[in-house]
Amino acid sequence: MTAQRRVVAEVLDGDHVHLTADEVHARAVAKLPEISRATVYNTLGELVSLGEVLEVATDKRAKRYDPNAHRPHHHLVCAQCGAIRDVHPTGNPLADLPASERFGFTVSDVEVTYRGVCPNCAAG
Amino acid sequence: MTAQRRVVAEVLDGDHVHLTADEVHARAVAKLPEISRATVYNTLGELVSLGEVLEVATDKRAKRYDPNAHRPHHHLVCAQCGAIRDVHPTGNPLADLPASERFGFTVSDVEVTYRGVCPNCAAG
DNA sequence: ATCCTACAATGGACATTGTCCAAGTCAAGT
DNA sequence: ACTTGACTTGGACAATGTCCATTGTAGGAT
Repeated sequence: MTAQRRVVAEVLDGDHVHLTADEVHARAVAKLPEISRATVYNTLGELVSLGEVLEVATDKRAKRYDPNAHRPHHHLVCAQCGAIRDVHPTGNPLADLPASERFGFTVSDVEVTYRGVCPNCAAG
Repeated sequence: MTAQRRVVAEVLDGDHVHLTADEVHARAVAKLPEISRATVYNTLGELVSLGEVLEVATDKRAKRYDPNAHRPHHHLVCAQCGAIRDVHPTGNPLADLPASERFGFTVSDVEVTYRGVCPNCAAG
């Protein structure tokens, strides 16, 4: 555990953050000015491999990193401002995919993204 | 409707294709060599605005364009080779998000991505 | 037929996001 | 002190996407 990795871990340690790699880098630089982009990418990649952090694709432009990897959850995204909330729908979407719709795949995971408009944007 | 736009529409006209913008461009060039990347991007953007084509984020590296916009469906993606199938799960995921999990959002849409391994990759 | 005008297409520059690599740094063990 | 190995660094590069000034074109007006 080096200073660089500790800083990246700290940045992701807030609750319910969903940052892009560049945002992580920006915040890391604030704490440790000489940290390089490559190190941030490397560290994020390792955290993902270790299962400590999830990559989510709610944003079509850049990967986001979700530190809340240990409790399954899905995402609710504001179509206007991009705000992201963790949500816990009832039911099990995996059970909703009948064998006839699996085309021989071994299905192991499901990712649900709800889209809408957040109260803030609706008010504005 | 210009020759360029017709070509882009033709490329997307196959069934169950999920191409990246660059793949669309490559196929368009095969039919109309002088078409430019910018035109392909512009035309795809217009088709998305018109609701004729959907952007899907199954791939974290590039947007994919799904011409099957008129019948709701979700996606099943092979984690190894990236193959994509359209699927139609039973149930209504929107109904599975209780009001207490909506945080005041006006939820209008839901996108479900199943991930697994396709028969081809499982065999290899 | 010619000209005008509006719009589309072009190509290239640029921006963003992500990956890779050679060299430098640092700490631990010998 | 030397060696070794892992980590970091900075920069080059690649992939994807956007922007803009210029060029081309189609249709209507004269």
